This record gives sequence, structure tokens and C-alpha cells, in this order.
Amino acid sequence: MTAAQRTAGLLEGWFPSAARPLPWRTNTHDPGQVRDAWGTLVAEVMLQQTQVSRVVPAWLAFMARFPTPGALARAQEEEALAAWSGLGYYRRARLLHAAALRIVAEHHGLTPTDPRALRALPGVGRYTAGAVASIAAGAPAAIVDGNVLRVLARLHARPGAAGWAPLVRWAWAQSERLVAAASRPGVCNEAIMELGATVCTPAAPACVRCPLAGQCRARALGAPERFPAPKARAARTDLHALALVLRDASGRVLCQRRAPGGLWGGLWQAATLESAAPIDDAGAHAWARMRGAGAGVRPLGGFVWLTTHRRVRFRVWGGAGVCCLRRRAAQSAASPAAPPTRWVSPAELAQLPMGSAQRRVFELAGVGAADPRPAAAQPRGPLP
DNA sequence: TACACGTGGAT
DNA sequence: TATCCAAGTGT
Repeated sequence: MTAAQRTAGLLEGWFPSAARPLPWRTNTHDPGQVRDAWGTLVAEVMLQQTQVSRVVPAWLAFMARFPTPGALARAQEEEALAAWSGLGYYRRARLLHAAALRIVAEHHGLTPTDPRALRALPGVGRYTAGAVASIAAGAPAAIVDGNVLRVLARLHARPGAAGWAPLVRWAWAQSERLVAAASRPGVCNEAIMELGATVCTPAAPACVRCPLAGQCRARALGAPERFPAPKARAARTDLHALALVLRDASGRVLCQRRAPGGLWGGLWQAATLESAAPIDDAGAHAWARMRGAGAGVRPLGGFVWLTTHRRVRFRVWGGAGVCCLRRRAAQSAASPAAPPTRWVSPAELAQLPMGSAQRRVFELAGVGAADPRPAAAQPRGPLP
């Protein structure tokens, strides 16, 4: 028996009793598949760089609304984005919508399970293609994600930082070998990820519960947590955002849509001015009046929002909008290329695709029903 | 290749 | 509190 066969066997034996009961693991109504391929694809895309606890409620809601590729393909992209609100990395929702269109057009509405066909779908890279092919159809397709890389690096005490290309290439080769040796590739793949997520964790791994402890070279060296070495991270750049929450007499609020692409691309927000430099009160007031605010517009508060690459210092101003005709004149005069704007009720606002920072803006301004999702909770930062 | 892309849990 | 980083992909 080869080392790979032994590892695969241990993983496959461990998984059934250790697997968390996640909703996408429970079913299948298609007896030809290990698991529903569409539900698996949706789960894998949501899980890209996103923790399981955040994905569970989102996956349940998304699958209730879009149970098949056809259901998503019939919807507008904006509905997919709205269903993604709060999950982050919104490009994933656009790409999944595009993938649904392709599945309908090129695969008769049936999610492919062949790795090559999967890989050709928008938003499906090498990892996701391998995961869906193996988990939904049992194909011997390799996968490497953060968990797999960590488990393999420790198992072989392989040096190198997490993002280092030679280490990643080595991990793919190891995964290929492992999955080729597995009797149930999908189970083996899910097991190694589950092991990384629940036992072989980045800090304080629970080696006493690990089925691979006996063959783990990093453990034998006495310091499994040193593998892989941490990867260097880019510094965050500061961004200043002035958000203006305007209400009309009937309680509707003014929203605008961000340009596609870039940060929060295509999502809705309060009228917002972004700047690399701080915006003083006089500048804020002048801009707010130009965007249609009445004379009573005033600062309501602020907060700091962190993303991977930015520290965004939000200041929120609010007040009443001026009357309709003057408002339109003011907008077009202010900026002929101004983004599309709409006045929406608080109920409509809740259905609009919007990032969590802008939900927070409306919440701070006292606009009810801004967040249809369970309470988001970046720490309540101090004023910028 | 290196970088941009969101959000929140874990420590 | 600050930092890490989580079932990656596209450009």
C-alpha cells in the first residue's frame, strides 16, 4: 500500500463520523449523483474566501429562491446581487449568474460535472471545478484550497509560505496523487478540507483528534503550526467617504448605483463622495447642497469600515431633499455623468443589492428596514 | 505575477 | 484592539 493510499483511506474512514451537518451535505434528489451539482456549485462559490458560518444562511436563502440554474438564469443579475448582500466579493454573484446562463444555453440547464466543462464556466477556477466534479460526481479531480495546502504542508513538513507559487504547485501535485489513490475521491477531498477547517487549524491544531497524526512529519518535528509560513500581506490604504442620506416628504430615500467593477461594483448606496483626502465640513456641506440637500443638512455620525485592502472612514450626513424639479436640475447641473439615482421606500431599500457598509450608513441615519439579513456586526468603530 | 476584491469569526 | 485569514478567481 502506498503512502497516498494509506492517507486517503484514513481520511475516508474519519470523515463520516466527523463531518459537520451542513445543509448542502444532506440531500440529493438526483440518484445519478453523489450530491446535487447545482447546490454544490452554489456552495463552493459562496465558500470562496468566506467562512462556513456565513455561508449557511445565505445558501439556504439562495437555493430556496434559485433552486436550479434555470431559475437563476431567468432572474436579473441585480436579483442575484441582492441575494448576495452581506456576503462580500460581489463579483461572485455576477459570475454565478453568468454561469447559470451558460449552463442553460450550453448544457440544457443541467450543471456539468466534468472538470473541463466546469472550469469553462465564469467564476469557476481550478479549485471549484475539482470540488464540484469530485463531490457531486465522484470524479478523481484534485483540489487545493487554504485547508488542503495547510494539511499537506504539515503532513510532509514542506517549507514555504502559504502563497508561494512553488509550494502551491507542489500541493496540486500532492492532491492529484492523493485523489488518484482514493477509493471515493469526493469523500477524500471533503475530508481533507474538513480536517483543515476543524482539526488541522492554522493556530493550535488539535493533533490528538487527527487521523493523520501518526504520519504527520510537522507534528514529529514538534511544531505543526509553523507550516505553512505566514504570507506577507499588502497594507491597507485610507479612503474617506461622505455619505448623504436624503429623505423626501413621503419617507423615501435617495439611492444611487455604483459603477460596475471595482469596490462594491454595481451595488446601490446613499449618494457618496469618495476621496483619498479628508473632506472638511464646509466641503461636505457644499457637496450635499449640490447633490440636492436642503439647508438643514447636517452630520449624523461616522464609522470606520475595513476591507482587505482599504480603511474607509465614513461620515454620514442627512436631511431633507429639495423638491423634485430643483433636485433634478441640481443633479444634472452638478454632474452630467452622475450615476443613476432612485428614490425608494425603506422596504424597497431592503431588497436592493447593497454592501454592508452602506446598510450601516442607512441604519446610522435611522432609515428602518435597511438590513433584511441577520445583524451584521463589524465592530462599532469610533468616529473617524 | 501580483494585485484587487468584502465581510466577519477567531484569537 | 489588531491581526490573521476563510472551501479563490479574474485580470
